[in-house]
Amino acid sequence: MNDAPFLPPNRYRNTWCGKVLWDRVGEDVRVAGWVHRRRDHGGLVFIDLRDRTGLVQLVFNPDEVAPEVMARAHGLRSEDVLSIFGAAVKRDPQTVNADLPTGEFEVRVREAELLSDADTPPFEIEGFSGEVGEELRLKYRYLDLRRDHMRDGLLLRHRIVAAIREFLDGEGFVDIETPVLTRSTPEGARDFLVPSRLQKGSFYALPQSPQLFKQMLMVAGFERYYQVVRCFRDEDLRADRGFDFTQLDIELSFVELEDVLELNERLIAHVLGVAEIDVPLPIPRVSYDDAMARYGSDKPDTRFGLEIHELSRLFAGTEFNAFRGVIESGGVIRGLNAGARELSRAELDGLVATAQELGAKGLVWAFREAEGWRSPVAKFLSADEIARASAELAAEEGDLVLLVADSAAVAARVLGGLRLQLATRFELIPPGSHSFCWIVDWPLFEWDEAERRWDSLHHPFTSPAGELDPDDPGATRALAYDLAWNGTELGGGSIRISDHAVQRTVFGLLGIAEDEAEERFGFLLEALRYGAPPHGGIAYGLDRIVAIAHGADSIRDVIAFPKAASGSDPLTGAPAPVSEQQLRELGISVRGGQPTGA
RNA sequence: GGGGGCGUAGCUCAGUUGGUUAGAGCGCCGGCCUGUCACGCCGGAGGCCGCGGGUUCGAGUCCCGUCGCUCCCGCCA
Repeated sequence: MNDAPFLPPNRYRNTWCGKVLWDRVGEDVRVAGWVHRRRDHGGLVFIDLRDRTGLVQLVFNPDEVAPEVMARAHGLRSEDVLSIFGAAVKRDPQTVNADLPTGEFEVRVREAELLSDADTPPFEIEGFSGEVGEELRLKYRYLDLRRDHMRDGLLLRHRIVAAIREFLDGEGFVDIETPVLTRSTPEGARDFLVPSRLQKGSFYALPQSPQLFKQMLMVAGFERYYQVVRCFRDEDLRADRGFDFTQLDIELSFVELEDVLELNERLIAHVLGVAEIDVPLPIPRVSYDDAMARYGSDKPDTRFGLEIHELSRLFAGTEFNAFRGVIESGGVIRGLNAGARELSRAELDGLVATAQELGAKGLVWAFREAEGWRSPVAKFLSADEIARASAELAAEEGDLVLLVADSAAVAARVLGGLRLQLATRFELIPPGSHSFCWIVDWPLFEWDEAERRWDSLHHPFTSPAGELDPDDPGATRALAYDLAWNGTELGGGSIRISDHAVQRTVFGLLGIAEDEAEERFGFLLEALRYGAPPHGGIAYGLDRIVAIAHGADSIRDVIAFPKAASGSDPLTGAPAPVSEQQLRELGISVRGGQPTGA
């Protein structure tokens, strides 16, 4: 984890703490670092000295060092910074510490220099009594980052980025930077805005992604572009989402969908190799419709079964009013087999509550018995319906089956959510297992009921697969793809529209008026007229890749200085008020102490 | 915007039906200790129980409000 390069010797040190191994035995060494732990025996003093590479034990022995050095040793405290000179030796066999990589060795100190006298840290760097509160960790992030898990996460991140660059460089990709101060792009999220001082009342937007720039780089003829790039979205934060996040952005020219997927499979396998995660190729593909039907999610976690089954046809003529009403109004009956489970009534009620929180009107549960089902609704169902549903769900005696009757979208969301909850509850996910899948054949548009219009599922530059049918936009498929890893969306992309006429048609279907399209991204439409090669690409959430590879619960654990979930930064105090003079210079007027519009 | 959880010592937490002086582990300070490695032993300091109000003879505990943190839904292709 801590591969370290050669360290040029200097006044402070000539080797790393974690590298005091066989090749140093018998030599005099100089090491420097932080006091990780001290064990002061009154006579002998042991210090575990820590640097980026690990720990090494120092021994201060009054028989071997001057009294003033011993006095200094007794005064050492946690996190003091030291440089010491001494002999690297092999420990006596009975004093070896098998838990430490350098545990067969130690440094017998002869000279010690205290480089920095540290205050007592507000929390223990290596605690044993539970996780420290995240706000405190963020406020003292430079101390938090001294902890193994945090340090190793950032070191892994570095090696993952290095592997990305190594791979893409070898494939002929060019790293090109795009602007951070730009204009609002149509990515759908809320923009972060930066007021313009020179043009008062106008604003730059921070990029939600370099989407338009990378397409123009294809028009420019760079053919293969990538960038590890910061992007910004002003939406509520989550464990896997921050205001600013890092994207691996890739775009290629003269490619079809297969070319993009093939390259990306090799990329992911290469990159995750540094985390010793095996990615069997080719990565399986599932269509969007299948993913929604079988897993109730567009980023299915395929590490376990519990697949969802379609039961609508089977209940087509049912006498059960709740089911019949849903079917008659165009809804579906779907279910899953949770297997043989012992569940209390309270736990069953909990599942029903979960289903309702996810939007279901109700949840039917049933235990398969030798004869029929034990279920609150069993008396409304015919023996034939129960038998056929049991067969479809492969329910054996004792199995718990869960049924939802609702619109297709709600049924998918509810059963998809229950599926994940059951997997956690019954520990169905093998520890250390990984699953990858591409989600393909996405709809190009989805109907936005609130806005009463069609909306892009990805973004408006995604190429349709084949001809666009203006009379039935919902039926059109997109040349788009997402990569899911253990139920998390790692990244997504598409083949882009490289024909400006098609692009105008799509804008039309989206209800974006011609003049509005011209105003917002006329520059892209114009670029497409000057010789745009067929092109496509992908963007990955780098923070997510590193977080999952590192086994971290949150992307914040693999970002050096993240915002808290509240959007603030306890370390710097951002966001913070600014002076009235700053606001005046930006043309933002201040009334009642609150900035108002220009 | 909505829902759940949390807020007690520097840190992580306990605190019973409301009842004397609010506890533990770790850390910190002092003393002892020459092979420990989460060293050990002895002693000690350290509290606006998030904040404000209310109920009560009495509130860490009950009620109302408020602030902060966190997880989820909405939102984020």
